[in-house]
Amino acid sequence: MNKTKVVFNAEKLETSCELMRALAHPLRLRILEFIDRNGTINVNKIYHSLKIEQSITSQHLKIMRLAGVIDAYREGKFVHYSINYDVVKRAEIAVNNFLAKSA
Amino acid sequence: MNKTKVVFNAEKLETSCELMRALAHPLRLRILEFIDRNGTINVNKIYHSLKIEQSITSQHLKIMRLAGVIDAYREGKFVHYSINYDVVKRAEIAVNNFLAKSA
DNA sequence: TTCAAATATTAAATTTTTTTAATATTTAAT
DNA sequence: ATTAAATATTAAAAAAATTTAATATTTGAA
Repeated sequence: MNKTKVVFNAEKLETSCELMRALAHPLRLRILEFIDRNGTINVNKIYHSLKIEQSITSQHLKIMRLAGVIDAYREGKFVHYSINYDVVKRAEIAVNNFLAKSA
Repeated sequence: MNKTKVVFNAEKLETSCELMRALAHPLRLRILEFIDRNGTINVNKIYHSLKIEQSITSQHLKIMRLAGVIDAYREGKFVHYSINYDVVKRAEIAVNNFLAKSA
């Protein structure tokens, strides 16, 4: 019931959209939550714990990595993933841009 | 670099996901922004201003209405849409749940 | 070096989402 | 009553996302 008068240029909109899309999938949210819970964790632990296919896990991790939502680094045979909270923060801000001071 | 220890149950995750999906589309974001800008507006104005098909507009409006992101009321031949900021707020909180105090 | 474990990539199959295009509904005016 | 404007619904077509299943890459260990 309260106007926002958001200034939301095309670029920002694109970025917001891409970020949200990278998050808006049930499996990805589960993976993300799991990583969040564990701080830093490797792919094996992720897909064993969540009981999802290795390949699927890898593919979803890639989508989120490309969106910048998670970071990865290799240590020997293992690749460790962690959340890039700065970028998740940006997703939040994107949504926030639609918000009134109300509610 | 900062753990969150979010408590994020399955239900919340489902809800968050659905909300984000309802937002994560370029056209829907454009429509949403336009409604936000105008406070309350009818379908005609939306699709004429944004130069999108009437049918497409209607369908995207429906998706957002079902997700609760926007509200509608009819006044004669016109249907007026407005943003449900409370629900958008919930989308923001959903994303926020992944956030550390960092950043 | 060969082998196996961990992860990534790929292509095809499947599923879901989106668009197109046509038709239906609702309401106000004639 | 008919008609026209505003919006919604629907079904089929098209496009995009996801899964499956197989293969490739990387690395450490035997």
